[in-house]
Amino acid sequence: MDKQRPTAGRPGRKRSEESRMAILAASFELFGEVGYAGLTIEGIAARAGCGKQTIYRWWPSKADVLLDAMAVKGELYVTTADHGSYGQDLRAFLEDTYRLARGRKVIDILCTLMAEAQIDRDFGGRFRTAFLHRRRDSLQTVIDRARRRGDLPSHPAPSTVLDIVFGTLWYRLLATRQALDSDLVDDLLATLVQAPPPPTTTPAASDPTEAL
Amino acid sequence: MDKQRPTAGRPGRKRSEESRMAILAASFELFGEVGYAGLTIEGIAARAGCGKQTIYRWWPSKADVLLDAMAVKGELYVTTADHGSYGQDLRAFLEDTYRLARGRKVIDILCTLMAEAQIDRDFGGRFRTAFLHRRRDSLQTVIDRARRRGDLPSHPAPSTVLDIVFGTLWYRLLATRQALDSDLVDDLLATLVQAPPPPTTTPAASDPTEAL
Amino acid sequence: MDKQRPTAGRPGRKRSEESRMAILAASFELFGEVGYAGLTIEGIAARAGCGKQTIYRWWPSKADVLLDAMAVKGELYVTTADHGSYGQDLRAFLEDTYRLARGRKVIDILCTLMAEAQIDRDFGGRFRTAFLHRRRDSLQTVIDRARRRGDLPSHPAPSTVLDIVFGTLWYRLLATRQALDSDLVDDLLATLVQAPPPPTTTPAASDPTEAL
Amino acid sequence: MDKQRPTAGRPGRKRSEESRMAILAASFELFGEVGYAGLTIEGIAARAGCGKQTIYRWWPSKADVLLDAMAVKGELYVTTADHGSYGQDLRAFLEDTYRLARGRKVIDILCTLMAEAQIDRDFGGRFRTAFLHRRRDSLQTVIDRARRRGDLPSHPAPSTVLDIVFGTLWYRLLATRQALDSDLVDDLLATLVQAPPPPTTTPAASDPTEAL
DNA sequence: GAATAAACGAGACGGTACGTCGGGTCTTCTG
DNA sequence: CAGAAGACCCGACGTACCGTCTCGTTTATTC
Repeated sequence: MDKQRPTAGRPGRKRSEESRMAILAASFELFGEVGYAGLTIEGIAARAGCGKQTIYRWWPSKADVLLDAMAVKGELYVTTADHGSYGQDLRAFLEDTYRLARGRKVIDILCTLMAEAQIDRDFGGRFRTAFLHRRRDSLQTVIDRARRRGDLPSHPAPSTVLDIVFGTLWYRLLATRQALDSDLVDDLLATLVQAPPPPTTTPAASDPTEAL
Repeated sequence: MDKQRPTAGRPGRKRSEESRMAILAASFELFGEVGYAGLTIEGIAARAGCGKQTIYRWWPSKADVLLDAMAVKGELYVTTADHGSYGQDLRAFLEDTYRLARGRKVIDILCTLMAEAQIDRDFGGRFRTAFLHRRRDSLQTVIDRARRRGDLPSHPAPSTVLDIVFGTLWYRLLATRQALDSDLVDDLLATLVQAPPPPTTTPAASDPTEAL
Repeated sequence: MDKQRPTAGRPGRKRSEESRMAILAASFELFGEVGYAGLTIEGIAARAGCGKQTIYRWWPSKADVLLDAMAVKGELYVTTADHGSYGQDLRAFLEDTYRLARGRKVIDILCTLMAEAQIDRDFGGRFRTAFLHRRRDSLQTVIDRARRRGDLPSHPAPSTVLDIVFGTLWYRLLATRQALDSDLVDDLLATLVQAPPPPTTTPAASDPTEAL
Repeated sequence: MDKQRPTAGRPGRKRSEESRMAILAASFELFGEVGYAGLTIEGIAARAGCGKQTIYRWWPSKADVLLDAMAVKGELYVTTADHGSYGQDLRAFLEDTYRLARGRKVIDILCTLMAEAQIDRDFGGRFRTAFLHRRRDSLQTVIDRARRRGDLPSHPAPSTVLDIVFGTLWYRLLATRQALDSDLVDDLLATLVQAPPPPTTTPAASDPTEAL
């Protein structure tokens, strides 16, 4: 995310929204063309037609530019509208997430950002705040509503639900590089909503040659 | 892993095993001192007292050096001796794995390599072949023996066992950065061996601020 | 010589005159300390306290840096004032040249640049334009004035005069490494102007161990 | 020149004349293809199909290899037969020299070796001994014969004759890169012999418009 | 004829410098 | 006065050769 510094009533030229969008678009395009390792601040500035300083002024690293680009693409957010029951809310959440990650490039960027979060601890913190926690909060909203409604299963525990859902998703993305498909959605729903859980609803891998 | 090029009966000086070990040791030490981002080929060469070319000759990237260093440290391999029953074999496997990853530095390197595998696709392939598949094959050996013995539970399916075991481990390492402890071993055993599984044995996350 | 690219009304930071002088001074000093073969761009940059790129940006080779350093030292130019007669003009020119080359380091650099001009053809062109032609034109000015005055001997031909004067100088510098002394000036004047013949010439005995 | 170490009655394998010739030929060819700056010991070894050590064993530098290659080409030597008079001896010497330097590649190598002699003092010594002194001694032989004969002009002094002859030749080769032509031979003879004029040419009434 | 000795092609070694790339900072000019 | 242009210092990159040091092999000489 960019720095969003307050601009109210300050003297001087306003931040150029045009430059900002050009930078985010350039970083998104360049990622697809040269990959994350080949992505450079210099390259983004050249493609965006701006000076390097304009990037350094607003973002701390190329990973943050990319994270911001994802947000602007409107690809990161999932609705949490009320669909009447826990099961349907959860299905809607999973399908939204599945839709989010259906694009190859978006998946690649997500994996890359998660990877960069391992390597750059400072970015890791910003990534968790700006993305991971938001996603987790969305699911928490669904669970809270279910609890108020009274249709939340007694187990697994809420925190375990969070771990299962996101753990399975990330494992597929990072280690097996399998797509998130509707079979997975069904399996997860069967495990998390029904009681007793069906025996086959554990996080499933179909390609053993790709897994850890 | 390094290139292991065939050396049978060729003319010319032999590869120096001394240099190889110095390089692996240097990369391991330096990782601890300056982190992965601060790790450079130049730095490794300087610490190892060798020329840069000697590294470039045998390893394609600093990540491969680190991967090789892990292997040489003897930290990567887990025994699959027969302990009499599926339950005991599985417990031994999990405890070996837990012991493998008990060191902060080893965990950091594993996370880093998994991260680098996302960013550098070529290294990703080598990482899967040289590490992930090997680990998976070890657990598959345990499962196969159980099937021959006749004490393999009818479910979850073998491939699902693999996903649960390694998925949970990696999720803890990458996302929550929790240590692998004996509670986790117990929970996994309860889920995978006993029937019916206790309701709380799903991959658990305790710190929501660290999870996905 | 450096690139002297036009800087009129462009945006961006100006070339740092401070860096330029530091680089020229460093190359001059280092030449004296480690010789031309030991002179490196890295060494110059380190001594000058600048980045290598700043050198590569403005000079194509270490020889060009050295050539520029000589020019800045103000060591390269010889006056061609009118002394009344061809003989006296020529004597003045030769004595100025002799004075130019009285310093050990300046001689060494000149020999080195002439040598490098043989080896690097592109530099050779620049060396001729920036130095040799300038010197040759100076002598041509003296000859032209003599012709207008009418006291130019009928032979040797003017072009041969140029060859003999500079040929002898360079031959001494390059091949015999003899200093340019007043005996040589006298002998050349006697040969080229003819009357009056040289006063008492005990001709300079060459050192046979050093000669061609 | 190569090291020519004594091989009399020693045990062990003899020096391979085949390798020696392959190395000299390779260095001569490569000089023409990539120039002196691009010439490397590794390149010569590869082209000659030999190991680098075989070159280092016998020659101290690439310049020495090239010098040896010239010698083997038989291009370096000039006869000093008696032609009856100083003028005719001198003309023969100059024309032989002119013939020596008629090949573009031979000239280039001579210039290069003279250049390298400036830069590498050790090679400079070997170059003087193996080439320059030999040439100078040849001309000295002519002068000594003239003195015995009594037809040596009173001036210029013998050492100045040497300086002028070789100086002019080298200056043309190194600085102006002009070919050595018969006009130069005539002009030098006229200047150095004076009276009587050379038998086969009328003394050059210089045409001042004749461009150098 | 075995042992010794030297030179051979091959190729890895520890190094040094190359010329380039990019990071992040610091002017200078333009809109 | 923000922003583009671009020079600055810095450091690592991956490469090219340097000159040296094994290797295993091929001659020659000596014992």
